[in-house]
Amino acid sequence: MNTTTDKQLEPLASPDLASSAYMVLAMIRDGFDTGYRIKRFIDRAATFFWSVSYGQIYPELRRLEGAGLISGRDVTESGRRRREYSLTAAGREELDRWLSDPAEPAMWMRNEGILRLMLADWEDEDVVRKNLADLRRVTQERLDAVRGLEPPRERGRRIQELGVRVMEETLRWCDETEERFG
Amino acid sequence: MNTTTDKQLEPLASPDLASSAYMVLAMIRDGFDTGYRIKRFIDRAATFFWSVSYGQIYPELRRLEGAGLISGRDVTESGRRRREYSLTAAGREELDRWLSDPAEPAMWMRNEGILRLMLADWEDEDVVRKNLADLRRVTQERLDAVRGLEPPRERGRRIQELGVRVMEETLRWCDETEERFG
DNA sequence: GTTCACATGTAATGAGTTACATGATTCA
DNA sequence: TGAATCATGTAACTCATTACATGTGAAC
Repeated sequence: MNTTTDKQLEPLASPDLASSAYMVLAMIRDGFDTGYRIKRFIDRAATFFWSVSYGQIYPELRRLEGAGLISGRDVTESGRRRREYSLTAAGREELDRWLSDPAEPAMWMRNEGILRLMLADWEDEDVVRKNLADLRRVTQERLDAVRGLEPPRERGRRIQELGVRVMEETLRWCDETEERFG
Repeated sequence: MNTTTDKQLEPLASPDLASSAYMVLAMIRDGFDTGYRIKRFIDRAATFFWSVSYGQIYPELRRLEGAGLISGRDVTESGRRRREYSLTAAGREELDRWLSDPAEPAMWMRNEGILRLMLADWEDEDVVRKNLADLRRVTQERLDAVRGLEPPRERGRRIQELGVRVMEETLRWCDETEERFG
């Protein structure tokens, strides 16, 4: 988004798939091979910049399979069924292409906690304090989730580090801001 | 979002209006009285945690007017027409109610820049460097936009401070991460 | 025996974007 | 005279959520 004019962004070089589809592709590449496992990983590791729901992920897996980018097979192990996917050559290619294409990265953030704080009447200390506490709590929960991971690769550790720092900074800000109401 | 179980969130205490509607209400309360002015302000001040498009804002203004929460009048000044809104008593009440209600603040972030970095193959230095540069650039642009503001109220300054710190932290992370590829 | 973790899926709905269309004024 | 700013608006679309539905196995 351009913040000073109405000029529109360049169109994406490849609007074929949504970015969530590429996320799924990469997760499968990395060994998170069922919908359940992908969601669990994203919820833990990417919670501060990405999210996904089952209502999105299962249809997406079927679509990607239909497009020949992944292939799935049903596995039944001790009574439990799951559908395991693996990346096809075409899927690998499409993922690599997207990762190196020149699209402007979309940053689409909605932090209702911060919004509420911005909209609140700061004369009303109770309201500010309450919303500050809510923002703090949710941020702390996510920080704990991210900290609880032990990412195997350098890549994962760097991303984890970014999340930890950003969320720690947010918590510090919450504490400082609350002190001013002391 | 609960990150370790599938437990669903508590339902919102008041699902009547979307949070963007409350944003609009508060902007009008604060004197940003046309769709254009609201968007411009949000693009500048809230860019790191909120965004809005005209396709959303103009229908929303009409809806809120229809619901009696704001009232609008056409103003023509030196040939240019605009529609100025003001908050009604009912609108003020609804806004205050929302700000003090006990809803879990939704944090719905999609930072495609970070996602790309997480998904990239870090053996491929060119791809990582390119995505790092993109993330850096977009973050820097937003930081500049936020820094360029001179918010009149303590409230605005605090929110600005949060944005500056979070984005500065992100930039530092980008630089450090890039250095490792030196 | 009940809760938690594992596991997959659909239908209805909604929020928000993108693309398009229009037009005046101001400033270089 | 052309670009930027001010200004409003709609239609088509897409992405993603929420709520619902179902079932197994393991642990307490």
